[in-house]
Amino acid sequence: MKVGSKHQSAEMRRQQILSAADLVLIDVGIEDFTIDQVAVRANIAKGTVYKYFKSKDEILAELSTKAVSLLLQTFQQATAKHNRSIEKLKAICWAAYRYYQTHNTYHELLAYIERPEFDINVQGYIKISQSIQDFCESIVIEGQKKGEINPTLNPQLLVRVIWATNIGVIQFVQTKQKLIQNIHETPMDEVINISVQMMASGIVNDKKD
Amino acid sequence: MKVGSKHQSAEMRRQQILSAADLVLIDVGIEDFTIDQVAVRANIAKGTVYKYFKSKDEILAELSTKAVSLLLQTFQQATAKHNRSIEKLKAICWAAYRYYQTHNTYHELLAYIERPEFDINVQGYIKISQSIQDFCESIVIEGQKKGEINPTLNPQLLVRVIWATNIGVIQFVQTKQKLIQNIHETPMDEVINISVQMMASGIVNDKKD
Amino acid sequence: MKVGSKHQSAEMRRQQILSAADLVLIDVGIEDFTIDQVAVRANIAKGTVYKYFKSKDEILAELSTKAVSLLLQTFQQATAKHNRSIEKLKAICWAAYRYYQTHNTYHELLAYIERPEFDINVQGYIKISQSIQDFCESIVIEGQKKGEINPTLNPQLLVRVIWATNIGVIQFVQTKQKLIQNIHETPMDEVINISVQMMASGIVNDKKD
Amino acid sequence: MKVGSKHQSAEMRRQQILSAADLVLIDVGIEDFTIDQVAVRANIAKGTVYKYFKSKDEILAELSTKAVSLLLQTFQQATAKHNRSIEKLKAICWAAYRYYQTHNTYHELLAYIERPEFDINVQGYIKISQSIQDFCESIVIEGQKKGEINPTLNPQLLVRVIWATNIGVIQFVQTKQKLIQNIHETPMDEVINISVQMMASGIVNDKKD
DNA sequence: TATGAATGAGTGTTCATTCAT
DNA sequence: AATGAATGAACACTCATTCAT
Repeated sequence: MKVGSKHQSAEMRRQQILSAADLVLIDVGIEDFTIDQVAVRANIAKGTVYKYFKSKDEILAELSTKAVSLLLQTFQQATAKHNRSIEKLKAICWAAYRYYQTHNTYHELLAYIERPEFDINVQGYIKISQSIQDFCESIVIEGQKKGEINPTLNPQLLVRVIWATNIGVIQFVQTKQKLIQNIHETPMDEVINISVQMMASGIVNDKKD
Repeated sequence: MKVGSKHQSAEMRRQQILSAADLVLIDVGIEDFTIDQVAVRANIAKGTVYKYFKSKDEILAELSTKAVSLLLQTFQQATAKHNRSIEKLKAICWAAYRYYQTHNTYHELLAYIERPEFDINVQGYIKISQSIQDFCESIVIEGQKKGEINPTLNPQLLVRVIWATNIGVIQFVQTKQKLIQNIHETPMDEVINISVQMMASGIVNDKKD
Repeated sequence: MKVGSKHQSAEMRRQQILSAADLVLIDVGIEDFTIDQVAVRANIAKGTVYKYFKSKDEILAELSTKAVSLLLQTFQQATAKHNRSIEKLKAICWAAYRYYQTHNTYHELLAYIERPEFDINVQGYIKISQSIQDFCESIVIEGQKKGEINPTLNPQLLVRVIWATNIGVIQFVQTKQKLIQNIHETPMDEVINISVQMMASGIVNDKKD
Repeated sequence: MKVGSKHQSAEMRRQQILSAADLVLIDVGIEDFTIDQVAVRANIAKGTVYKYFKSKDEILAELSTKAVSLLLQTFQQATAKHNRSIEKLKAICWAAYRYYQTHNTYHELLAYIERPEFDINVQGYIKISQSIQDFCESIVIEGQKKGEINPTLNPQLLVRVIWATNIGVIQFVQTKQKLIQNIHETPMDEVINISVQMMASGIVNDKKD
């Protein structure tokens, strides 16, 4: 029988459970994520979890919203230090890299909740995802206005490509590390670096007036 | 009691099981992949499966080797028609895109076996992956020799970046389609196209002598 | 924290809980009857329920007492309009039919508490059931005195038979409706009617002096 | 780990499980009927149960089919010894009484599978139920032809009334025994007897030609 | 006295793996 | 070698009951 720690505020309990869920996700990944483990890590009974969340999937949905919120925040902070749009975009790529180094199971989480079978409402997640897209687009548009970025490129499309490219590289770096032979001879930061440089050189406005 | 196909050579049995497993994977995906279904499709008893494979994960590991082998093959065919190195690399990117469109459950498979918890030896998979890397590297090196590709780039690193970028874009296209708002306004082939162009322009040797 | 209705007398609280339980039972049936819902409907805390009732089953037991009390009341009203004993008995049968049409979850309740595993004391229920039996018996005895009912019949036994027959027919009508083929060709009221007629003709005193 | 008793025929295992389920049902009733208990009683693992039955409800459906089959059989045997239709009907009533004395939880079972939420196919059960109805109707029709039964009565309706009446009386006798005060002063067989007599006198053809 | 957060045993169901035949 | 019946741990989720406040 568990004792103590009663009479926390409901919101704190939710956060406590969410934190435990976060740890479990990091530990074992989505595939082996179980409510039992969440309860154990939160040091509460399994039933208690269900007092605060309707289902396992609801926890996961909420976790994903937190994840992308944090990512957006990270992007905002990372870009604040820069003035030039291209530098801002570079900073975003590096921020994403560092973010997923710390929170690498979030990839699985996002893939999980984006599956068609997942029927929990993920409006929160979608909304923040859209905010990230908008945030990046606004940087591109600003850069085009200031003549820093090639104005013939479609901002929306461009952001999608940058985003996809960057995520792809990050995932590659993370998952292939243990598999590819001679991997230690490949400095992973350098892979990111090249990728970022490539992106930058691909979008720069080389027709200065 | 099953009849017929008894007393095949051990290797043939393995292949028979693997083929069945492949069909099951294509049919139902990783999540619902079960040994029961493999046995049914292979028309053998479940116990027999375990005579040839230690575990479900071992089957999956071997399947992944088949998957990357097929990918390598696809790359070889796709590049055969081209002479210029950059065109070959472009062809590889498009071939990968088409490959994953046709075999999209292989993404799941690869993600599954690449998870840290997956403790089966995947030397076969790693070896072929390495072959793919080598194959791509040889194209880059050849291109540098012929003056088509910027010679200052490290071939190994470059291939990793191209590969990562490409896979990332493909995954993005496949998984994000259903979620992101306004996605139908984004022509997915165009995302790939931009990505490929970017890659090409990033590596071309613009300092012709 | 709930406010208002505090510091009621213990008896009032019991009734308040019982009323809530009644509503829950009518709403969702025995199968889905939960203490949670009772507490919500009573607008009190779940723990409070347990201050007034030892267990869920005790609530159900008391509810059954209320149920049969209402049934007795219904019988008393239904018979008041009639003078002849046989008409009174007929009226009782029809009243029971209508009662269970309106309160059909009470059938489930009674079945539940009458199960052998049910180990709560149901003296209240038994007592009212006995009152119903007595009430019916008195009608029979009166009818025999007035020469309307065959005097050779044992009143207690007769009432049991009438009662059982009637309940049986009602249950049949209620539960079989959805299953039995051609059921729509069987007018259910007619089944009740025949049963009532049979009963009446079986007990009438046809040896008038 | 359980051992032994392998390699029974599949049909025998099904029957073994069904028998165990039958015992569990008799022991604890529908409400507390669990697969765990079935497995324990059958002395097999829980998973084994699911090799032979898709779900708990499928077991229950099959049990119900067995139950009504046995009932039909009982009726056929009970009527064989009699020539006169009314005697046959009486015999059916008594047979039902004896049947439910032995298998008294079948009432719950039948009520359970007849609930609208029950979505397993119960065609087997419905078919046998219909056979019972047909069997009884044919006796009535034959009796009317031979002039033993009042020919103005609708056979289908009449059978329903007899059936409902009889089941009602039986249920009453079974469930009320432990509740009703002075019940031991009421010979239960006598209740059945009166009921049967009433039925018989209600349908006899008293206008002999 | 009243609260309601917390509990945890218990449900039906799945499936990788074992092992007697 | 091949079988496939049997296993049982694991899972998500429920709810009557308890007890610190």
